Amino acid sequence: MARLADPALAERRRREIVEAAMGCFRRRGFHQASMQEICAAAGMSPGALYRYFPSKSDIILAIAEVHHRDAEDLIAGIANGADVTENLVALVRDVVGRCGEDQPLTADVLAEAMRDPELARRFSDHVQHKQRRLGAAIAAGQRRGSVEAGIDPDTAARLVTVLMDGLILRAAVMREKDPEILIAAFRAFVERLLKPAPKEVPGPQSRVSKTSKS
Amino acid sequence: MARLADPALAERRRREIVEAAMGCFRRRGFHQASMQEICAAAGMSPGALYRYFPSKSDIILAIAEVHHRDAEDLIAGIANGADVTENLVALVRDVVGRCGEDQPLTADVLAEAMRDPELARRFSDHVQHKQRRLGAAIAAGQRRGSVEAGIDPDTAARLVTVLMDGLILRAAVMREKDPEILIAAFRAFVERLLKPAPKEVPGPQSRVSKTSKS
DNA sequence: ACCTGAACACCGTTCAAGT
DNA sequence: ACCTGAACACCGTTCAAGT
Repeated sequence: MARLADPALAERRRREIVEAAMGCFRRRGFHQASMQEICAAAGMSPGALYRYFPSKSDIILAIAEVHHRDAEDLIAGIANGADVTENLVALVRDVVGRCGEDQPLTADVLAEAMRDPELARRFSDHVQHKQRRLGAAIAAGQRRGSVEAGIDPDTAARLVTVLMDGLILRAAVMREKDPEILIAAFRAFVERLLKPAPKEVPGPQSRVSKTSKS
Repeated sequence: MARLADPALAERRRREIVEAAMGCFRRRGFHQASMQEICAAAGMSPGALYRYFPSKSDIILAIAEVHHRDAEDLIAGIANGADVTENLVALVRDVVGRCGEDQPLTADVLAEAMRDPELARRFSDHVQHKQRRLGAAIAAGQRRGSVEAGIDPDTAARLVTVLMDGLILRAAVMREKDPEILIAAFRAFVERLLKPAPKEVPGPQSRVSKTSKS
């Protein structure tokens, strides 16, 4: 890659390319969209594009970064609000709602991450960051008494984020299905997990041993 | 595609090709692996291969079918066993355990399904089938009294399968992380969801117990 | 009928040549 | 410095020619 003299121009070109590529990838998929298409959409020649991105993979890497920044903004909103459960449900509804829009892109990013170690690392960092954010929000809720005190915030955050990702995946795969059923189930789960229980005596109950086999 | 005279030979060839392709795709990814590589691995020329599969996409379609059949066999095992929770945990541990093996393939299939309507339909059917199977197992558990009677089996099945998929996804993305933490959280969730509660006193539910293998 | 392998249109990427 | 666009090696797919 040649030397770039003007950082402002370089930044602008990179944004133009990412913008154009996101459109192409959304419509046609990462591997189906050709560099020629992206060049046409960005209004420049292959030679020009390759000055700013050394390969097609690097474009998807930049797209993943945009996605992750957006997602982290959303999660940050949760930490601020008072009712963690309602915020989570609203977030899930929002993401599930614009389903056909970014999920194909996310799936492409995920599939790429399976082979590209750099992308995998960033993905992993992003997930951990999300989890920590949510864990902090849950701990804050516990201090305020709006979240059940007896649970481990990190474990709860892990469960909730895993469930959220699974849910979004599911909604993406089954496009036309009614998403409200999924969202209701998610809400029920989060409420069950986080809702404070009346706190009499915390005697550790032994698990039910199953004795009956039919 | 030319006429195929001997169905037995055709079946054998298709199996050989799928076998070879699975190896290539696992190692290199769906779009990274070339048809030449697959041909070499299957020991035949491009022309021969294209007699049995009209395109590369059709090979991944066949692979998805194999995956789905395997997964349904595993789920069927759960319906037979007595302790639904333990069976689910064992299943998750098994899938998460051979993580780097098939997950990249699954991710490729998923990404393809985002563009390929036929693949999407099969994926969706498979998920629904899995869910119904698990719902039936949970309902059976309720009849035996080993599962909390107050929950809706279908909703519970939906939640558990969504969580399982999310978990497998997570384990695939964060390859080297300790999977037992995830599995323990999954177990805690399933126990909390399915465990029968004592009927008379609605006391606080016990927290997560660390280890108990029956 | 079954297979080979050169050929075709197109892909991601490069680089000599323009301004 | 920045860009163009032909060229390169290779891709998925086809098809005339062999057996």
